[in-house]
Amino acid sequence: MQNEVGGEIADALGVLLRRATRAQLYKTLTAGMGEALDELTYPVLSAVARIGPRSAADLASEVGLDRSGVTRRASRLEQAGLLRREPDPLDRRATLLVLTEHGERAVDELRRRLAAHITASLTAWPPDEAQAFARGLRRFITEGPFT
Amino acid sequence: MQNEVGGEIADALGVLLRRATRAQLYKTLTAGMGEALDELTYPVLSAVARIGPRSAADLASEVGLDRSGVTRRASRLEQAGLLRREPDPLDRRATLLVLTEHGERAVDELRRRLAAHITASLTAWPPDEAQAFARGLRRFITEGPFT
DNA sequence: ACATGATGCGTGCGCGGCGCACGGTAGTCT
DNA sequence: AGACTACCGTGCGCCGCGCACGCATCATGT
Repeated sequence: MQNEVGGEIADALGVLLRRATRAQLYKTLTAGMGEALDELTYPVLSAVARIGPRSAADLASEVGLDRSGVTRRASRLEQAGLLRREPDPLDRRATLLVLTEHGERAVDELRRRLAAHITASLTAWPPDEAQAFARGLRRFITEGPFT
Repeated sequence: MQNEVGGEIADALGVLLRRATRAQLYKTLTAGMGEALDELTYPVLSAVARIGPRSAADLASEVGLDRSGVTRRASRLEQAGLLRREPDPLDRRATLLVLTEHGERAVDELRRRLAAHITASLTAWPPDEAQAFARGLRRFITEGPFT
């Protein structure tokens, strides 16, 4: 029955969501990268790196948060020199959040560490199966239940 | 390069984790199932349903939380009649968290709704691809980076 | 038997992040 | 020009979390 696939995904996602929010992993992975970069601020930084400079309001929907939350997280990143606020040339009310040079290096480095950490646990997987999983995951993001 | 697979998974997981924590979905899915069952308490209930009666301490590692957090969430579920505390016959210090009849029905119903919601967004997927994704996800849980 | 340390639970406390609402500023439209 | 809308940042109250404490129970050694 096709519906049971949805049930399996629901169960697995439930476990995954809970386990992945344990802050310990970020604690170790961000060693020596400054205090501002943690499991709360990284999604903001990563989103800017992924979709480019945006306003806090636009990022809010992206990271599933209120505008105020994005603003505060961005302020911490700004104070650490990873992010800078830049007035939108098209709309002087808006302020765009832009990665600094330092921020780009930081997000690259942390992404590399995350990738290495994930890859290390996938050594037993056949490469084509791992790629199929990654492809399925990406598709699940774009056209799955969380759009 | 194999490492890029890890990077893709890292990115997709980052997005997924952020989007899935939006409480709106649970708000709609738990309609008419009582106030106690929400995105905070369901992981506890689901874990008990999955691995059977356990102490709060054991569940803590399962849901990635402190023992006190599990205790509080369990108290809400207990007050709603979905869960009951039962003295461990082997160790009278410990109290096991056990699903009530009502709790079993609730977790079944919510799981069914979640599965239906996920399945509905997978209609465009070829069935074998969806099954492969579910299988990969389960494997990713058991032997992935979050063990 | 009994004292002692270890382990279990539940709870009070302080911290911190979140959403909401407000004021201030800048666009927009008539 | 003036009214109306849209956007940002911030103060406020709420709530969940982890930590640490007290109490109860088990395990162990004398």
